[in-house]
Order: sequence, then structure tokens, then C-alpha cells
Amino acid sequence: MAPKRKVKTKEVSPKKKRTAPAASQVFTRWLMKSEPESRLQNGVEMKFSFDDLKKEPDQTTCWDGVRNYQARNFMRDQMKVGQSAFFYHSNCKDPGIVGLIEIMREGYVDHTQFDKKDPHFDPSCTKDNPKWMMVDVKYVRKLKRFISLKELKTLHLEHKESGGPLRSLALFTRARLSVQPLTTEEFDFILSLEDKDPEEQ
DNA sequence: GCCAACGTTGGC
DNA sequence: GCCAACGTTGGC
Repeated sequence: MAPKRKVKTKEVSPKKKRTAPAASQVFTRWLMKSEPESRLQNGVEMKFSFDDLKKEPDQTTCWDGVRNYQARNFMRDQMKVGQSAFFYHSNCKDPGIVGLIEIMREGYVDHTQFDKKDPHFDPSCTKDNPKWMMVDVKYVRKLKRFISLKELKTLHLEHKESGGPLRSLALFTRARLSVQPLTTEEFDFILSLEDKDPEEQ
């Protein structure tokens, strides 16, 4: 008698719950990049400066167009209403931190993924199976002075030697992330720079 | 699951 | 406008 072939009863494991991976560290402060200078993308003009945010109704906007999983996960899993973020100008003549914003609404579906005319249209997404999320943010205030990427870079390099607060700032360790997490130590230190003369550093 | 090819980001 | 760094894709 032929040995009974053991029918592989594939363990019908309950569908893996799509839970957020246990975050190794919980962040409550953020840096969000936006391009303040005009640029064409798929024939659509892209530009959103800190002043543009100030001009929005209620000085609030949805942060659409993020198409990076890490950044999406931060918005989906960790950003909470009331948290603070820096508004950073990227891909421009003068990159750096210009102001403060506040999270006004937690992660929800980014509608631009379904919009064929949007430069961030993603044909792999359906309404039943959206991929991308966004949050709402509100203008809080300009910093007392502009804190340039250059200044932050200098401090980062110093702090790598000394073990200072900006030793592992995401702006340099994960440079391409458009939504970056900051520790409160990093956030508070950067914020304290606005009261200092940049020449004295 | 590796990794080459490719695309994008963003400083310079 | 260049290009290094790095994230994504897809063949194998």
C-alpha cells in the first residue's frame, strides 16, 4: 500500500492582521519637506512654500503626495493631533527650516493616488485598496530666523564627534525621507537655535 | 531572496 | 544641470 501522501493541509493561518509594526521608537516631533520653488512634474506645476501654507484657508492643508513607505508609515502610525513639526524648504536655492506647523488631523487616505491628472497618481491603487496616506497640518509661526541646512550640517558634524543632540539627525542620516521623525531633544535643540546668533556658533 | 537596472530626491 | 545616494522593481 502506497504510503498515504500526507496532504499538506496548509495552515489556514488567520489573515495576518495589518497592524502597525511595533515601532522601535515612538516619535512625537517631525520635519516635513516641501519645495518652495516652481518645478514641473508631469506637466503640473509643483510648489508649496511656507507662505503658500499661510495663505491656505484656515492656514491648513492636507499633506498629499507622499509616496514613500517609511514616510507613509510615520503619518499612518505615529503622527497625532497637536504634535509639532518643522516646515523645511527643500530642493531650492536656500534649503532649511523656515517655520513651525502643527498636526491637525491624523492619517487618512490620500485622494491624489486615484487622480489620473495628479502628478502623484498611482495606478496600482484602488479605492478598496489604497496605499497612500496623508495628514492635515496647520501653519503655526515662522521661526525668528531661518535655520539653514548648512548650519544644521555643521552642528551635525560637530555633534557626531561630541555626542551632541544632533548627532544622528534624520536630515543627514536618512536624507531622502520627506517626513522625518525627530526626538524631542533634537526638536528642542533646533528650536533653541532661533534665539542664537548664527555667527556665534 | 539576490541584485542589477532603473527612477527619484535633493544638495550643490 | 549634474550626479551621489538610495528606494523600488523585476528577472532569475
